[in-house]
Amino acid sequence: MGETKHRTLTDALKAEILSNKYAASRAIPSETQLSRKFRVSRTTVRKALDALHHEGWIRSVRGRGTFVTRQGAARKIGLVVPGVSYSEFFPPIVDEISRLTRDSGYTLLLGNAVDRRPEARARQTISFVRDFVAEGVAGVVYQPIEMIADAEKANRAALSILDAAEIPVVIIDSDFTKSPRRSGYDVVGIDNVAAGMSVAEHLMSLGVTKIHFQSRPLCSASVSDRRSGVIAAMSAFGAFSRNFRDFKAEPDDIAALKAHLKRGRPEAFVCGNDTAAVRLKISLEKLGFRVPDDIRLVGFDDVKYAKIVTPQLTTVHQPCEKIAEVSFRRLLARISDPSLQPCTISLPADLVVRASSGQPMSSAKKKL
Amino acid sequence: MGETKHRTLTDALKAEILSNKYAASRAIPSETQLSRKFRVSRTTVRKALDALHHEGWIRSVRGRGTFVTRQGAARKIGLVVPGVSYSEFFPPIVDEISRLTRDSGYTLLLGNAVDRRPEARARQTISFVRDFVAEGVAGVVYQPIEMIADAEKANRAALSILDAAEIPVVIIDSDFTKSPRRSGYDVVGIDNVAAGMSVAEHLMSLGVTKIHFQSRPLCSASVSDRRSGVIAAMSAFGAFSRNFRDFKAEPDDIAALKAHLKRGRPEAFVCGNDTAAVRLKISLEKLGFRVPDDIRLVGFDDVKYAKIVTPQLTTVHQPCEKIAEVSFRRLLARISDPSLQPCTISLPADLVVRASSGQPMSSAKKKL
DNA sequence: AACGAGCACTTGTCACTACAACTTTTTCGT
DNA sequence: ACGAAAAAGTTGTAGTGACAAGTGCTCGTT
Repeated sequence: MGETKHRTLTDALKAEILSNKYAASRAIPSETQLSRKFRVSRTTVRKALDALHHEGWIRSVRGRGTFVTRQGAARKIGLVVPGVSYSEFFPPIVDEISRLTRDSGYTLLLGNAVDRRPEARARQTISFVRDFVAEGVAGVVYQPIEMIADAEKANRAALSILDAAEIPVVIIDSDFTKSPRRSGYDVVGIDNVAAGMSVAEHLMSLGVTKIHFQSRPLCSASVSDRRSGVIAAMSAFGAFSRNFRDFKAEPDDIAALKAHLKRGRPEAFVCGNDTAAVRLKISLEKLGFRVPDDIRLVGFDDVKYAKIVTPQLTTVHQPCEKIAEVSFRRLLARISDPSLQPCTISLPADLVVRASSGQPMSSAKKKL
Repeated sequence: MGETKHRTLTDALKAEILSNKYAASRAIPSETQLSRKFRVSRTTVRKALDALHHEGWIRSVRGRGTFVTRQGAARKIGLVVPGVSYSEFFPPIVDEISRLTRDSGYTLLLGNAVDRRPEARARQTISFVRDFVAEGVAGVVYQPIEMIADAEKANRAALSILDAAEIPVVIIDSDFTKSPRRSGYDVVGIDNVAAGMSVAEHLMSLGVTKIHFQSRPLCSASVSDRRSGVIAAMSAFGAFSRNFRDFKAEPDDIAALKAHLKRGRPEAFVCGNDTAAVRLKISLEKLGFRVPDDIRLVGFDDVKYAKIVTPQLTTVHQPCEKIAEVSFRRLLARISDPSLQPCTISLPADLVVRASSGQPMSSAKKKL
């Protein structure tokens, strides 16, 4: 089997195309020229070109020649993330997208906005996107900017640059518009409303009724969806009105937490994500509350230290690798057919029950 | 261009494969046999077979022969719907799926459960699914059974038959498990939670605060999601506690409606779907209430008569053709790669504002 | 200067040949 | 009767040759 002549020729041509040897407007060497250059028959050249054609690298016009297609010319993919180290959500995504791009013969351009100040990250993102357009990427995987005042406007600004260049985009994690509005791009992530519902249903199944939701002042659309899910589930149980309350503050803000608890103590805190949950746990302990004995705690994302902290954190697993894989496949599909209907693709997110959500109420009451 | 020899040969072979002339276990005639039979050179035969190979109809083994693949052998798609005439949602779906299957060289087997009694439709569905397995379909588009007591169990029973035969399934409209649970199959539809939120936000933007949600006693998962969306949006406005109420009854049940209204009149009714909304309108008028002057009304689905009735019905558009198209594409993708990650694909559903949701409150109050 | 015929070049189709690599069946020696 | 070798089948690779069909340029005629 091994290396056949047409196989080596296909690979050689792919490599030449990848190295930008051929402009998209000019034809590549003709079949007879190739057959002379590589010392093979025209039959073999045609077989190699057929393979490239089927894989979408080239297209031929009788009488004129063979040309490199847009996909063939621009086998680069851009990935925009607001700081890889900023959340445990990103590293596995970057890894997986890197692997997939290489496997598909693409080159990955990473636009990693690293700056402590969110506003600076927004500016960086814009400049990354401009670079991507200049580099002629075939498509972009985009993680929206969050945690700034006018996040939607900033995201629109970045994405409109890609739109103008007719570059396909797939958004990962969560749309940058608050539900029920949509941005009009493909979005790949988990169903955050459903995730919120599972958490609330789990707590209520333990007999918990007083549930407070912690979120930071400028929270992302995904956190806001999780909150909606908690509310929807509590309402379905008729347990909403007096039992739900928002704690909208930084989880480290002990003064705010003290003030919040003075107005009524919840049986459980649901936090916008695991990072916040762990920080809130520390704040609670500083105020003398134990988790889960005094107050139960649940987060989202299932980051690594969720099962390292004591008590281990009940959370909702975020399938990062799957999100990366599905979003990349979707981007390839959209590159080859830009007329695809924009849609939201949500993957299963399983509830992971650990110690921080505590035991059923009856036994908990015995302890008191 | 017209008909070339290798083209006509590919088409002839496709037709022969479709007519089940070749068993999957036996090889099709060898290249030399085909070249004699069709009086063309082996080169031409190979070109035709190459095309069929690229389209996934056949696979060849050196020394043994060329075989029809599973996809090639079973180019049939099954479609299960619980009564085409039962909702305006189904006819465009059936039309679109028919068109797409034919365009892709598939034959459509329609499993249309028609019976007044929902339990009978469940039994019919099971028998359709058995037929599909016997016919060896390559995949099934499945609209879940609704409106019966143990709908989930019935759907599981039908789908487990397909699972046992390893036949890919795509569910359309909405999953048969109540959120946040998932069935584990691909689901293509709209985001019903978001749809509910848009409706509630629209009403609240008109100044409406008292919103009641009508749903039938055995409602589908989609209706229950829409309800969750309404609740979530109202809660976000802090307008939930005393202003939301469920009206869980048949929209024709005038006695129940009278009793419901006695306990407090809403400013607007949101109904589980348009059919229910139109029926509720008639009931309201029988009790002397005008729509939208006395009580506003909103539905879901944007069925044809939503803009024929007086007043025209405010609703959320259900993109049936798109749902059909996306689900069919997804099914094809899953047939060629069964290891794909199951996911929920939701399409944009736009709010269609018409007369039944009325004018902003200020002007409405002047009328009173 | 404008036009058209012809030419050189491109890809597309088709035929025939030869051999390699592999599998199944047959044959032949033991 | 059995087993190994040979034969006859299959697909895969590679080459040669010829012509058809389409494009673009040149050159000669008007």
